Amino acid sequence: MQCGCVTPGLPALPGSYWVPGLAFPDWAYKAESSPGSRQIQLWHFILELLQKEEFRHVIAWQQGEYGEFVIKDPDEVARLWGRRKCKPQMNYDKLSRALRYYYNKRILHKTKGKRFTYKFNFSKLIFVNCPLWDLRCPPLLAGAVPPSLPSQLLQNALLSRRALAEPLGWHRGPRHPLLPEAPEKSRLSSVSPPCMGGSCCRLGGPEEFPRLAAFPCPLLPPPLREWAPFPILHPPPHPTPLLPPQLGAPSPMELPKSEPFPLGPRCPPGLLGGHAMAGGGLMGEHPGEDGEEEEEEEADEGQRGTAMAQRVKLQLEGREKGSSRLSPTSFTPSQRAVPPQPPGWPLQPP
DNA sequence: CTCGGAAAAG
DNA sequence: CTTTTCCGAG
Repeated sequence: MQCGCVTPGLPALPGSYWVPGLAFPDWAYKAESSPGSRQIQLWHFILELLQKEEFRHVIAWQQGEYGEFVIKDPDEVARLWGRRKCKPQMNYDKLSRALRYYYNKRILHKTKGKRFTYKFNFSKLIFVNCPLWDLRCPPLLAGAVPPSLPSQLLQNALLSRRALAEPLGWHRGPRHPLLPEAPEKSRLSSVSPPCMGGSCCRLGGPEEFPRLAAFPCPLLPPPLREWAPFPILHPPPHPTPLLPPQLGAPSPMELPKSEPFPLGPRCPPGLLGGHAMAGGGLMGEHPGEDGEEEEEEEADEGQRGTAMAQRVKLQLEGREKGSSRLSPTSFTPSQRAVPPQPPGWPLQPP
């Protein structure tokens, strides 16, 4: 809007929330602490691109790894980004620098050995975007989710959200518990208050869900056993539109230090993929323009998760700096089944 | 290519 | 604060 640099075919946000073809709710774009409306962030943009089929030749999810994507055409991605930000001089060198800044923030990390390949740390993103302190997010939609977003994540998300929902009121102060601490160099971006006017928060009425949804707001906590088997989502009629469901990918995880996916239950094959939507909708059919598609979904959930909730709470309160290193929000790609008894939380007790 | 430091911009 | 820009180093 301001600079007119946007061009058709480019994912640009129309205003405030919903993006054509995009499955992220507005809160996803509002991201972290943004008092006002902030400019789109690079990782959001990347996500947008990943979401659209039109850009598949430029950037796409890498199969086999959760959240891993490959920039097939660096120059093009840079061009698109430059366009979005009105920075004609943008190039991959610069864009990649920006991407590198995400390493410390733990939003992204590099897949070593693979060129132009990076991996999202969804757990982090989710937190960043969807402060679940009190909201309920709709289930996700396919497409926006990487090939195999752990379904468990979703489930967790659903529950956890609830579970965590009552904690203290976040104050305007940013940063909440649950986030691991980043290196001192750069702290995380902090969580912001729940989406206050967001579309995702609040669930109540039927017409609550505006449109959206793609990103779950998971929090992936502890392993849950009860619903381990994910009953919640039902398999959709078709596989995900953009991303093939695939799971089971072995993951080497090369995380040196504290990496994002420490542990977590995984979900069995079968459901996953992250599709939960019902509309069967596929998006991505447009030639390069926008259109308006909407997806709906309904999420349900929430019923169990009591004990857990407490735990979560505790965790919330208890975690702080002393504790540590692990982020409660991580999940491991490797496990696919949930153990009967969950190991403890990733956090350590005081 | 990839990694970060540094400085600067908005 | 995040990103842009520039840049030396591996």
